[in-house]
Amino acid sequence: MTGKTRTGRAPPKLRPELRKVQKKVAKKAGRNAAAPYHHGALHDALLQAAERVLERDGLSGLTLRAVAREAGVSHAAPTHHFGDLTGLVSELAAIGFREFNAAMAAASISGNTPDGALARAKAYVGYAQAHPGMYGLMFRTERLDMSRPSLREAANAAFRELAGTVGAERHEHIEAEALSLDQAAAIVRAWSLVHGFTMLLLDDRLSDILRRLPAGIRIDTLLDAMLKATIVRPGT
Amino acid sequence: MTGKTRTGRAPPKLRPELRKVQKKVAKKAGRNAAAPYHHGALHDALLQAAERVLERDGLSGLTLRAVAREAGVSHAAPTHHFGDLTGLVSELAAIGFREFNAAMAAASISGNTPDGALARAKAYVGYAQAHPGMYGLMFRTERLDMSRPSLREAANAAFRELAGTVGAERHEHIEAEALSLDQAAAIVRAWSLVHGFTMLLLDDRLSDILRRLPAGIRIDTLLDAMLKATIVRPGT
DNA sequence: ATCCTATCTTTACAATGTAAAGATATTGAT
DNA sequence: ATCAATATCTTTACATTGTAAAGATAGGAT
Repeated sequence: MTGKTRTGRAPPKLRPELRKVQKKVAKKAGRNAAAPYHHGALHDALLQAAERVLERDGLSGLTLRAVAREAGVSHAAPTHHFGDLTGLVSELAAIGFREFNAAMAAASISGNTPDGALARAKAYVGYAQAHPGMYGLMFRTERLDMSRPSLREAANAAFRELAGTVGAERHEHIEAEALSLDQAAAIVRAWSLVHGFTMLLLDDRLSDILRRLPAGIRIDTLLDAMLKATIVRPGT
Repeated sequence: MTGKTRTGRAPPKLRPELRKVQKKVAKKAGRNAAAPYHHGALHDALLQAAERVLERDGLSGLTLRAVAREAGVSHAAPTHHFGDLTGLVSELAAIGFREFNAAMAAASISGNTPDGALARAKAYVGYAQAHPGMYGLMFRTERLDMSRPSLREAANAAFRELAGTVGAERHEHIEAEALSLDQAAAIVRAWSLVHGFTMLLLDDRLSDILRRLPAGIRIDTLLDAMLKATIVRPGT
């Protein structure tokens, strides 16, 4: 048994009359200019702290209390800003989708050349490799509330970008509101391919395959080979 | 501080002399023929209970204590058989892979006809649709210990089946130990496609697309369209 | 100035994973 | 057959988490 010490965190309880005083003193002594009672911009600070915790300790380490600790506030502070853990996680996922959208937009500067789709697919996987915790979060529905406007909008924007890329590939404008079966199949095919590869990669399901390949072949080469055998060049 | 009552769960401690008696009485009264002290086949019973809990309450409901409750034993009983939650979850995932392998084998009776790959792809997604909790578990690495022999072997068998299917498609025998880049790309392409579709489906990322399709089109039709546009018929 | 509201902290507690110790059945050696 | 060793299961204990509720503090609006 761990025995006597229940904590180490919480000092033994004081008699009530003393507690008030003790607290006042603790306030004056412990809370300096560095930590005012009102943080001022805690909402954003918590989200930044959450992202750090997520990429450092993984999804299982992303707890309300860990985020509060990282931000240097009391463990219940996040509740006020996000309601519950789902709220915090959903807002963080929305940020992830926005970062992701920005990365995809940056990869689209090459225009709609034949290699444009290839470059975007690589950028897709590249974002997930650079932010594995974030990407996992964005697609782990059980912890998300997709009805949150910020998350829904950011995720929809990502989908529109994807649909647009596939549409350009097919030389047609894709009306996001009404899809033909052909269009939907093309979109889902592209999405499944890159998302599936990404998930297998993040869940460490590809390392066995890599080990069986000739030495020196990296994951990027494998992705490239997979994509080049997949993307159908129009015309020619 | 947690203050006086840390629990409400554990009744106030009795004086040691009384505890023994109290317990004996509880034993005689509470434990009938229905629940002998030694269960006898608890290992398997726990795994079956775990599968029920998983498919009923989802991954977040799959806790050691919930499984113990479902099996009608004390909350610490699973620890003896599986070490910790990761152990239980990993053994359950191994069962999932075996079920999955059996389903894939059943779908392979049609042989290596041109439609064989199509049928197997549908069986792949079909298993995940029928056992969404299980499929999620099998690919959620954070909760698994892939070094467990039972899990590793069951997962490897699934991979061999996949590699064999892709090899047959390419009219070549795939030596699982050494892969060419071309072979690996083909395998990863097929896997990414079906796994990606499955994950998007289970994470409810496809319902928006379905809603934008002409009325009456179901997910199976979309999958079929995606696969038919993907699988390259050899020869002809 | 005074109330009001938003922000943050403290306190409280049920649930979980897990460790350790106790209780009971099974097995194996003699 | 007995009995000690072992395996199986239960009880007890506790740190950690999410969350609710109440208290403390700050900033505005009137």
